[in-house]
Amino acid sequence: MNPQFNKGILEMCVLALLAKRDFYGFELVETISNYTDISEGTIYPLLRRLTQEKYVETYLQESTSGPPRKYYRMTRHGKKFTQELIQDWKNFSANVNKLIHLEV
Amino acid sequence: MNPQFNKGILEMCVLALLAKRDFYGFELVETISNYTDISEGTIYPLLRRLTQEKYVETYLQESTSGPPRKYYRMTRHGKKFTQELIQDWKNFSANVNKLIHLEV
DNA sequence: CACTGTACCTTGCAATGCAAGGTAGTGGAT
DNA sequence: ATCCACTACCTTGCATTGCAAGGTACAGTG
Repeated sequence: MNPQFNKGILEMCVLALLAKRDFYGFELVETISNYTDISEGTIYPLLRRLTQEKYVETYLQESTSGPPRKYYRMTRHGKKFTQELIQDWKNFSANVNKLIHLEV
Repeated sequence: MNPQFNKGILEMCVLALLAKRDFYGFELVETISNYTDISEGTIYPLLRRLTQEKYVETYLQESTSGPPRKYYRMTRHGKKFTQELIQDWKNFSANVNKLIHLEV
């Protein structure tokens, strides 16, 4: 897979999942990696940025299988942004597909 | 539109067009900009890279409406690469759409 | 002869992702 | 008891890509 495809789209993937329920960082990596490549070195800085931009907020929760998990919960602001981002993605990918199949 | 979406995908757009017929740089900008944002500052360095990687080769042609045009012609190597890239894009975008609509 | 449109190009910056590393907690195997 | 594997968090430095802003040059029009 072209690693450059991920650029900018991973943010949307993370937000799209967090719009459905709370996740902790490691869980996001595991879930997303079933669909596209992602590494921990990508997700943690991304989550920090999303927190700074107030799209999500965090809380800690104990775990029986390791250190405490940092969960991410989406804000109302984040939900709105996510919906716009997904709409942009749909438009974008539709346009790219048109361009690829263009008769020139 | 999220400008990050373009990352890596503009390369595929350029190659997909050049797989159909020869284009000159400025013409590529005009054509692609009907479907997604692109600037000249993006296309010329990209075309240089594609030339260095032997996906395309160039030839000059006089024009009656300005300076000579530099046309880009795809190599066999480039055609093969383009087909793979388009297949990768289809897989990638399908997976992203699955992820977005995932029930979690 | 200035102006507009065409067409080429470069430089410096910003954004994003990744590999490679590090830190800690839990529980099982030796 | 000690080591290992797994979970889970994190940071640093690098590479890639795109863009804005600028520059150069040719042709036709006023």
